[in-house]
Amino acid sequence: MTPQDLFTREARNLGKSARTKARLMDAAVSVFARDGFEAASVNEITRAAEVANGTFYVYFKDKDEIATAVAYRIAHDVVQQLDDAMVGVSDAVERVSCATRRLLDLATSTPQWGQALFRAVWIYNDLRDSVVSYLRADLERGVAQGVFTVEIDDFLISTFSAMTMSTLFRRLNGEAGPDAGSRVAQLQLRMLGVAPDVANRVAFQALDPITLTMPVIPREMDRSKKN
Amino acid sequence: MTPQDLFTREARNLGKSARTKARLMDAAVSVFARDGFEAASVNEITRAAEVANGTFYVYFKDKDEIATAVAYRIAHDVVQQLDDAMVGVSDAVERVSCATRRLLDLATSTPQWGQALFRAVWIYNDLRDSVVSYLRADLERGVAQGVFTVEIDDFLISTFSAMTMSTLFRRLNGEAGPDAGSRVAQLQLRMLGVAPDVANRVAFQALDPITLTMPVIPREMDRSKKN
DNA sequence: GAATTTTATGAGACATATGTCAATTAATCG
DNA sequence: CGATTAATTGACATATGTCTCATAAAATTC
Repeated sequence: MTPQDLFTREARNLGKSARTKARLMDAAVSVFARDGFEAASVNEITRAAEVANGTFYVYFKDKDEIATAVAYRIAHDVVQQLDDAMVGVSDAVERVSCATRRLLDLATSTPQWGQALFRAVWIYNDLRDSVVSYLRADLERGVAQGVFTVEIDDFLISTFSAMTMSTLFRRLNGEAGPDAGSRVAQLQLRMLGVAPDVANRVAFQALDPITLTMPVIPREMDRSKKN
Repeated sequence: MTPQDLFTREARNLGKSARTKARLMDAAVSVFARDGFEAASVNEITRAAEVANGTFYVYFKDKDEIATAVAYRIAHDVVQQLDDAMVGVSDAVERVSCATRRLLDLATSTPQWGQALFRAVWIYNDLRDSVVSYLRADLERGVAQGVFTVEIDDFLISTFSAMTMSTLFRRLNGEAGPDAGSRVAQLQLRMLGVAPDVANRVAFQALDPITLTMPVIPREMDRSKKN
C-alpha cells in the first residue's frame, strides 16, 4: 500500500467488504491517473487491487460507477480542504488568488489524486461545478467590493476555471514550475480588472504554509453489516 | 459524400489509391470527431469509409498513423487560413483579438473539423505549438508597441491558448454562444494589460466577413504513380 | 484483349475486455 | 467444532478490436 492509498487507510478498521471496496477505489484512482478514464479497464483496476475480476462486480456495476464514486469523493475532499484553508480571508482579491494557488498546491502535492481530479472534472461537468462552487461567490464579492470590473456569468467562470485547470494539467506534466499557481493567479486577477501591481503583489505573496492533504473523511462507504 | 469530405474532394482527380486514402482520412475525421481519438476504432473508420477492414492497413500502419496524418493536415490548413485572414492587420491588439475570434469562427463553421482540431491539439503537443506559432510573434509585437504589459513566455502562451481552446470546446458543445469569440478575446486582452475600454472595443468590433473554410490544398498525399 | 501490376477484400488467428455464475474459501457465531 | 453466512474466485460466454494473408477484382500496359 502506497501512501496515496487513502481509501484503504480510511477503511482499515471497517469490515472486510469495506476494505475490499476501498482497495478497488484506490486502485481505480491510480489506474485512472495513469491511463485516463477512457483507456482504463476493469481488468487493470482489479489487477492493481490484487483482486479477482469477478470481485469488482460485487461492488460496482461497471467502470462508470466506480469512476463516479471516486470522482465525487475526490471533488468533495478538495472543496472541503479549500474551504477550510480559507476561513478568515475576507478580501476578494486574496480569496480568489488563494483558492487557485491552494488548489494547485494540493493537486500537485498528491499528483496521483491531482491527475484523477483533473480527469474527473474534465469528464463530469457537474463535478466541475461543484469544485468551483465557491468561486462564483468570491467573484461576486469582488464586484461588490469594487475590485473586479467584469460581468460575472457562466462564461467568465468557465474561462477562469479553464485557466486554473490547464495550469494544473501542465503542472502535473512538469511543463510548469512551482510558481505556476502564482503566475496563473496573477493573470486571472489582471483579467478580472485588478491593477497589475496589486495583482502581482497578491498573487506572489507568501501563503500560510497550511498543510493540505486529501483528508478522507470516513463516510457511508461500508456495507460491513447487512445489505 | 457530405460537404465536409474535403480530402475526398481534393483527391477527385487523382489515382484510385489516393482517392481511397482520402476516403479513409475523411472517415477518420468524422469518427474522431464523434467518438474521440481513444474510442475510435479502425473498424468504425473503414465502415464510415465504406471500405473493407483490410484496406485500411494498406494505407496506414495503425490508428495512430492516420490520426497523425489527419491532425497535422488540419492544423496546417487552419494556420494557413488564419494567416491569410490577417494580412494587413498591423496593430498587435487587433491581431491577437482577431486570431482568436477567427479561429473560433472557423472551427465553429465546420464543427466536424473543429472537433477534430480540438482533439488533435489536445493529444499532440507539438501540433498545438504549430497552431499557436503565430501567437508569440503577435504577443511580442504588442510588448514592443507598449500595449501589452506581461512577460511573454511559454507559460503565458499556454495559458492564453488554453483560454481559446476551452472556449472552442464549449462553443462546439453549445455551452457558449456566438459571442464567445469576442468575450474570450476581451478577457485575453485585459489579461495582457490592455485597458478595459480598449479591450472591449477591439474584441467586439465587427470583423470583415471573410469566408473561412477548410481549404484543402493538394499536396503529396498521392502515391498514384510509383512508390 | 491478354498479361501484368495495383488495389481491395474479408475470413480468420490472435488479443483483450466485459459481465455472469457455480464453486470455493474465509469469517462469524452458537 | 460445525453450521451458516459473507466474500472471493476464475473459468466461461460474449463482444469488440487489431492486423495478416491468400485471393479476387480492377486498372494499366503492351
